[in-house]
Amino acid sequence: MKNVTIKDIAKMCGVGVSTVSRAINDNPGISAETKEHILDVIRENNYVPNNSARNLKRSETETIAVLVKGIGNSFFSPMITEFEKIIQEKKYTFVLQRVDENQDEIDVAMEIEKEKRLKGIVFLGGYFSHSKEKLGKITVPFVLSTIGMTDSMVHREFASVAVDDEKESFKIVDYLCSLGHKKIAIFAASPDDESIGKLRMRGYKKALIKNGIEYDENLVFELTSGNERYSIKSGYITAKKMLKSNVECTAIFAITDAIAIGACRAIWDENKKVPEDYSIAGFDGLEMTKYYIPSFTTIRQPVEKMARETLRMLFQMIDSKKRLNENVIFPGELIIGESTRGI
Amino acid sequence: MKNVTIKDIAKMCGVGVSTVSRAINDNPGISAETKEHILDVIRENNYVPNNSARNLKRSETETIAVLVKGIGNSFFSPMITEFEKIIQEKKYTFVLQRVDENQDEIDVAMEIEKEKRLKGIVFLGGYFSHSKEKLGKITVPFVLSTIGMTDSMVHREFASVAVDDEKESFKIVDYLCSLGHKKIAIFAASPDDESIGKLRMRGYKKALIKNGIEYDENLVFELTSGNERYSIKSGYITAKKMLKSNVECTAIFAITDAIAIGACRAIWDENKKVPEDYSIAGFDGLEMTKYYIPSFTTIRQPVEKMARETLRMLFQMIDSKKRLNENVIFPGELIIGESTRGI
DNA sequence: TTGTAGGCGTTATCAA
DNA sequence: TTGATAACGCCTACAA
Repeated sequence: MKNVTIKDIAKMCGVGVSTVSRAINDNPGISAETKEHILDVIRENNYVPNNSARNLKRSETETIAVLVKGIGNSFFSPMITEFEKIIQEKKYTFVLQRVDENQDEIDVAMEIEKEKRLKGIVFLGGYFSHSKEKLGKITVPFVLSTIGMTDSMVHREFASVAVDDEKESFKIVDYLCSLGHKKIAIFAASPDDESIGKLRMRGYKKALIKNGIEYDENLVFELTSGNERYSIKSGYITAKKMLKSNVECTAIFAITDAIAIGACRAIWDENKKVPEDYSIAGFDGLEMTKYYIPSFTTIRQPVEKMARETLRMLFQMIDSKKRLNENVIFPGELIIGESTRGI
Repeated sequence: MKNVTIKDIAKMCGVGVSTVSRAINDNPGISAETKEHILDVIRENNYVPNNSARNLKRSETETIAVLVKGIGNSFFSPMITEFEKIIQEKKYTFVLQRVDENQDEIDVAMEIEKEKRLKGIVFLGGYFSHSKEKLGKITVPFVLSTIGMTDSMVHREFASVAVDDEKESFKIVDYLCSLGHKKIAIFAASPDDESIGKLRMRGYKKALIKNGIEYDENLVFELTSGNERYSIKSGYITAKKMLKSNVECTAIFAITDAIAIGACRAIWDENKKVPEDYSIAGFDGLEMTKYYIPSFTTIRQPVEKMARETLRMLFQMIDSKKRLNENVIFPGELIIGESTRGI
């Protein structure tokens, strides 16, 4: 069965293609009568306009794409929901585009930008290590949202929204210190990890210094490598490793909530308790952390607010047709849960 | 800055467009020399072929789309991961397409089918209540995966993969009975919910009957309505409601793991314990349920296997160019966790 | 080995 | 109010 096209419909209705086009797109200059007839025929024949052809022809469409690296990450879920809501309110079309772990997000962006005639792009998550030059190849407005950036790669000339990973992890480790903990382990990414892993590690170190605690390499536990390094399982494995090592410590800073959850379970499985034997602090503020038993002490990233701000900036750029180079930093919220205690 | 097209590149290189096309697509019939030169020029000018134009021209592409309703649902994450892996192994392109809560998945399918010249479609999740007629409008092979279907809507003429929701929930409720529970509450969707909610409720009733327990409406707690009805929060709220109601019961069947988690926390917050005061059973087998404290008794759906089978069927249809009307039902695995106990 | 030209399915312009 | 027709950017016979 051949795909039915606008031409077929035109023929069947005994009209020209442009008339059919008018009917489809609610364009003026067509009598109600013919329009209705055409629409009927369209329905009968299951005609669906081909978007590729449309996009090809149209010079601009009101659509915004959100590119996500690691779409399974539940941290992004509420952000995506918020993005969708706002974009739809603005009568724009929302396109969610997954980016493969081994794909370059900028390449994907350039492709989809042309394909869909985008008005704007949001880069969500991932660890941006792209040169300004490469980012500059993107011709529509875009915002980097929730993307960990070390100073060396802060993109002052590009719009971005994030929390200060270093400062926030400083905050939570400092909190652990204030509870009297001196031996604080950290579950962190490998040293060559150029992203949030690095930043959160830095905050950890700074907090130790501020509290007069010496940095001890034996308290640094490296997560499993690979894409799953920030997962629950990774936390579980790492905690087991720690427990086997017999290193003495009273608190653990897991650089991600998921890791914290895995760690908590591992500790439980070894007949130890949180927070009695180990205090655990996470990072991100996943919804889950409120419901876990014990609930977690963590840094909650204001995801909805961040999503809103991301789009505010993006739409401002779209409307004003000007580049923006704001780097908006949101404060994280220290949530005190049941997973930590004073000693 | 005008978008650079294949023509521009051709002009810049002093060659024809077909030569450029050959260079881009690794087509034969082009000297290594010119090819290299062209590729250089392309790189210098950030030329990216327009996919809309490509799709328009191509009559077929090796791509498969997975349509997901409720993409935030972590139940789908491992399935999607598996889909991606297999599709890439087959050298196909994988497209993940979100379907809005208020969007009709078949409409979306028909659009994207034309737009991308798909080879096949996977419908993932959601609650299919579409007429055979409407499904028949889709012209490429497709498989319904993990889609709850009551008998009235079993699509015998379409390929599908799922667990038997009714049977599996029977299994787990029967297990609760075998532990000695007589008063088993269920946290279920509203009675008009035409999907897994209904099916899992049926299994619950059957298990009661088998065990000579009378069905008691007072033990049925309706979840919050709306899209979030199967969420953690919904479980939390419903459990609170139950606890306030002072209804007597010793076990709870939450029709979803997420609901079970919320319920567990609510019980904890009311100074009761799981499983001492209430046994709780979930459904789905989310990764989380292994790490929660207590770990959950649940029905694990073999998500990876189901994903593989889904694609096996799909590729078989693609390769043989024949419709398939297998309805493959996978058994769920009763996982016995710490959230239930005998009385 | 390379170039020209036609067409993929739309939309938009211009006449009628 | 309508209908031809020229793009949109690319691929692919077919010709050279």
